[in-house]
Amino acid sequence: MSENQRPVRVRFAPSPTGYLHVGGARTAIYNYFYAKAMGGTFYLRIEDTDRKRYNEAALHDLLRDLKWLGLQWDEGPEVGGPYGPYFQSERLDIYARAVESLLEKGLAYYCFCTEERLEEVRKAQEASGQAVSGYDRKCRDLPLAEARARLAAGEKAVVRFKIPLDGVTGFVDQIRGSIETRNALLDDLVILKRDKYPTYHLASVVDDHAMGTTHVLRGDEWISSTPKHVLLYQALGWEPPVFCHLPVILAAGGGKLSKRKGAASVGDFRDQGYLPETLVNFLALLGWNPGDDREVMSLDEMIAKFTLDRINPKAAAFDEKKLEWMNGQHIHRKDTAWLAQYLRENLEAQGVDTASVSQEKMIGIADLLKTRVHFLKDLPGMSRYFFIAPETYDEKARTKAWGPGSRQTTTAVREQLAQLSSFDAPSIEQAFMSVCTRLDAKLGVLVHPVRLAVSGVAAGPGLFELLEVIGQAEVLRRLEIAEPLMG
RNA sequence: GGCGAGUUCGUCUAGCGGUCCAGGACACUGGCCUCUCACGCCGGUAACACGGGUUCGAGUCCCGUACUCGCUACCA
Repeated sequence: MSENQRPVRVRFAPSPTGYLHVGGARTAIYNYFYAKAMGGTFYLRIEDTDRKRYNEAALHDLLRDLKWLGLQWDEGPEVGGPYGPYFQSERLDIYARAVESLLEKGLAYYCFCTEERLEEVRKAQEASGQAVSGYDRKCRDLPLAEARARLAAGEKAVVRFKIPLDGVTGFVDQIRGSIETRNALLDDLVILKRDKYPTYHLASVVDDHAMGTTHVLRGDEWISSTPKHVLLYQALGWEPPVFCHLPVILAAGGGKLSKRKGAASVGDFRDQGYLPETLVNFLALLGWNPGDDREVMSLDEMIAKFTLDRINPKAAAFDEKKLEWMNGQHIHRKDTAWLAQYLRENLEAQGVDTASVSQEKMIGIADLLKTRVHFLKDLPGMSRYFFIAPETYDEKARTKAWGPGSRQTTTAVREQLAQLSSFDAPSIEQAFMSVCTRLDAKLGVLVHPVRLAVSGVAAGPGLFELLEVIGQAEVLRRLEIAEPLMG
């Protein structure tokens, strides 16, 4: 069966009941990648058929988070499209028609069993240790006319799908191969609930067909029900899409990912300071690899290499250490002007007035610091001393760097620096060197006290570059302030 | 319980019968660079769940066992 002539249409179909989980995010990522890689369409469909669990805020956050990740959908909420509506709650008549046709063909039936009775049946089966559990099909052979009469009389019913009593149903999963199940093991599933809303099984099958879906990439919790879906496609006379079930994402020690174990939702990671490109890159690599050793990649680079057959069927644990490393890598690759802009905006919150600071200086700072942070939000605090003279000097560094003689060498350096007509890193280095020879001292002896005096801390970018960015007058001023403190 | 899926270094993974005494990345660690901290570079420790087959040959194929996860809802 090679009907891959049809343009690829894939979807992300979340249920707006909670926050966008990283597992869901990765499902969205793979769908998005596949659509883009194949020149197809990525649409967003909201599966809001569970009225009890529906959550307006969750829907809002979901759309926000997908956009933040950069996974803009081609069709769906807010943007519309030719296959709408994209909310299942607005497609009830479409499901009703499908149900009606199944009913007419005798492939589905009304079931009047109460939840209490179903519960009893379940209990009885458990007690007898029966192999096959599930609905006992009491209403399966109820004549349609009789059922309709009872409905007309005011009785309530659900609609169940008639699973063939024997035979085998299978499908080919794109990443796992052939999967088969004996029909006898399958339950006559409910397809239309008492409240006239469809269940997931019916709604997803009807919509995936109606919306022209060519490939279904979804979580592997659906593997067990896929044969039921295949049977539904057959009953409705439709060609099933290609299925591809994605493995779950586990917490670091194994087990479910949760807020308690750190973070679980896209929002959590955003709040922690991760870049969207980091999260997409990392999540994509959790269960997929590009076929070479590349790891740090942009969205476009990943799309260019994305294929379904390189998805791994194995569940993967989420390693935050690697995520953090990767975030540093992405910050490193960020455009310096962009980082400078970020700095400017976030420095205000630190009480630093950046209005008078030149763009050139901002870029210089961003350039010096970008290999030194794993999180963007650490940048403003780390750059503080470029704008404001240190109010305190790191205590530990002080005892180490400011020893006997520090004052003398620092003064010598200051006097040398004061004579510079051009205050750039190479000239500054030369100045230091000449003091070194004159005093017969090693460079480190001069550098450490000066660094602490100027920045207040022991670690940071190369001192010459740092001094250049701070500027001659300010450097001299800071040195003068610190010298008396050196003892 | 039944059914299904999965199982390579601590973690993410490469591997699609011989080129694997198993390769890359994170973490850990030794070193280089160097004015410090990062970055970068060079090196090290560390894995084919177990047991049977098939084969001249198995991490790679088959069958069991174990473990993990999922489904077994008028939730998705």
